[in-house]
Amino acid sequence: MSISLARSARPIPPARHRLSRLAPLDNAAIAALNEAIGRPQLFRPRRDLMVEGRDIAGPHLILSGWAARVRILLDGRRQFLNFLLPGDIVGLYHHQRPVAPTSIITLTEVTTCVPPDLGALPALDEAYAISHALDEAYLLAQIARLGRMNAMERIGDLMLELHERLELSELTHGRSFDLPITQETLADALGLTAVHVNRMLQAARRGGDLIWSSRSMTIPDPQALARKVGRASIRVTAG
Amino acid sequence: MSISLARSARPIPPARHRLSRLAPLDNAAIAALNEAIGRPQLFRPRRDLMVEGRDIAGPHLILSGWAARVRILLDGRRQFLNFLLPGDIVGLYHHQRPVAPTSIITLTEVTTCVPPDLGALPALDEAYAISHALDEAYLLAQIARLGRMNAMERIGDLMLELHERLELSELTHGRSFDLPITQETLADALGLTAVHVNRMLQAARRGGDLIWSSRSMTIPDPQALARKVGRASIRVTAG
DNA sequence: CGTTGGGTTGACAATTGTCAATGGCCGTGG
DNA sequence: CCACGGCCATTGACAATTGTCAACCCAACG
Repeated sequence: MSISLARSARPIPPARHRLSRLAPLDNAAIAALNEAIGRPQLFRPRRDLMVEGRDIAGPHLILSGWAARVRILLDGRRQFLNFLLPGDIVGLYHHQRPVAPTSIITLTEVTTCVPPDLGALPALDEAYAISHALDEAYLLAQIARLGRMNAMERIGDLMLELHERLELSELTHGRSFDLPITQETLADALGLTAVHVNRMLQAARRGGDLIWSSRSMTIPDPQALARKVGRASIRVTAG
Repeated sequence: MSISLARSARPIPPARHRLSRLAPLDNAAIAALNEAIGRPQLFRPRRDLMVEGRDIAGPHLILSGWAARVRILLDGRRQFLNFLLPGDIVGLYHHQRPVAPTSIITLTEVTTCVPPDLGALPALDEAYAISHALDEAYLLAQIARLGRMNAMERIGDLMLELHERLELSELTHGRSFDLPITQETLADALGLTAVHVNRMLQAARRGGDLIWSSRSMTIPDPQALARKVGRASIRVTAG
């Protein structure tokens, strides 16, 4: 086996995969990124990566695992604002003395690293900006989901979004992907109760729209499902 | 009357007021802003400021009137993602070839201007960054509203947010502010139907929480209402 | 083995939507 | 000046969706 083959056999980290898809990365950017990825931090499930209202201790680039931005109402009701997947970045801001607008909690085991500084490498800055714009687009999608879709549509739409996002970091297997969360967590993301999510997931399976078993979610016919929930894929740059 | 008094009598434009509250503006920034504000663009109600999926023609700084980001589902259901008020900025991005993530539509007569370029004046850049962070915080608040609050709470929470935001540009009168939109529009922002919004507004009036008549919304006791809906005010920078 | 966390189910309640009709207000045109 | 039309707010009766509560099952795990 030649050296180059050996090299290509070493898997590209999902986070690097994602960022290099958002903007072409030059060698300097890739080197900086690799160095950052080489110093990972590990978090157990249900740990805070950030706490709403506190100064942002440090930005995170998610390397593996799932996390979520969360908001908790006074009486304990919980709403997940969006999921954070490998390659996602949080806590990078252009302004002084930023305060975390929401808490971030790990849903699974999560590894993160400190992303290379903003303003150091133009190629990375561009990737950061696009990542941030995508982030915002997903928030907008979440609003439309919660405001105007019924339970069935919310679930389908979210699964399509997750599939689309995981594809960016090559974490899908065809029409399936790993969904390492509980129905309760899903309910908190969808603005529903766990009981109702459970019923709708069963209905979706009966209807052939979604199949979820042993942590693996399959979307038999993404196109059909997208049509059914009235969904357009999310783009943020031209071309 | 002295010159300085005459000067202070000339009203500061709401948009400038807001930006200078977000970050202290030096003379250069104020001059650039004044020049921009001096070239206003007028839009009639129900006109598109931006169309989802199209290249962003130009950024806008809202000078007067209300607009909204909107998303429309295939079957015509409509969800407002957030309101745009005087001093709000849209369409300023750090990345190349940005595409509008949502349409923006005027709700009333609106005047806008082209904000001074990103990267030209540090003080303004800081204001832009904070404005953008606030924008994002309001999106997050909207998600929690739609996902986990009932109709009554959504209305109260949104009114508190609007009051808070309008205060930044000095557009409130004590506990009241001008609410120049229809119940239908409100419903599209709250993920409800106009009929239900109507009923809840009446209930709110009976309960003494909100009084809306002839376009003027009054919150008799903001603190009590905030407690009732379990709301914290939104901050984005320390101190 | 007992315990625990998740998933599943059923009966019922609460919230919100739908449909259809009515009334007020206001600007336009005759 | 008055009639008309249009938009918006309001109301009532009813339906659909979603939540609540409580119980049960099962697999994983110490």
